Amino acid sequence: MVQKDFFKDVYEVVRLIPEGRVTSYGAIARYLGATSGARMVGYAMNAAHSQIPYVPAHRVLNRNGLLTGKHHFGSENEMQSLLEFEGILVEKEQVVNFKSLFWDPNIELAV
DNA sequence: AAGGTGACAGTTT
DNA sequence: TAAACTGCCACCT
Repeated sequence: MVQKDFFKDVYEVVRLIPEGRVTSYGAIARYLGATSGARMVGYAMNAAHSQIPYVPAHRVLNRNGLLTGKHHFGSENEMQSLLEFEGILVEKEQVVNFKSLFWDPNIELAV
């Protein structure tokens, strides 16, 4: 399945996210060439929990910096706790200073 | 087999 | 400026 490679690549990129940094689904999708596949990235995250290598899905947020996927974690607080543990402040389901913490694979991993 | 859903994003009103 | 609509593509019922 080709999609699986896509999923695997998504996980790989997510694991490359440094601690204390966050990124968006769209950024990953674009990095993989699936500009319009942001939703696919989110869907891929759905299976992230089944991945053997830990996938810091909590570092992946939407374009607005909102913890949209918190509900998919064990507990809604879990995602926020993980982020705060890494030094990322979360307020009202949104990452504080998201713009500065934003980690764009297209830039960081580019060339 | 067909229709609906969704861890998003960009554009338009 | 904020809210709403549409586009996208894979998965589920």
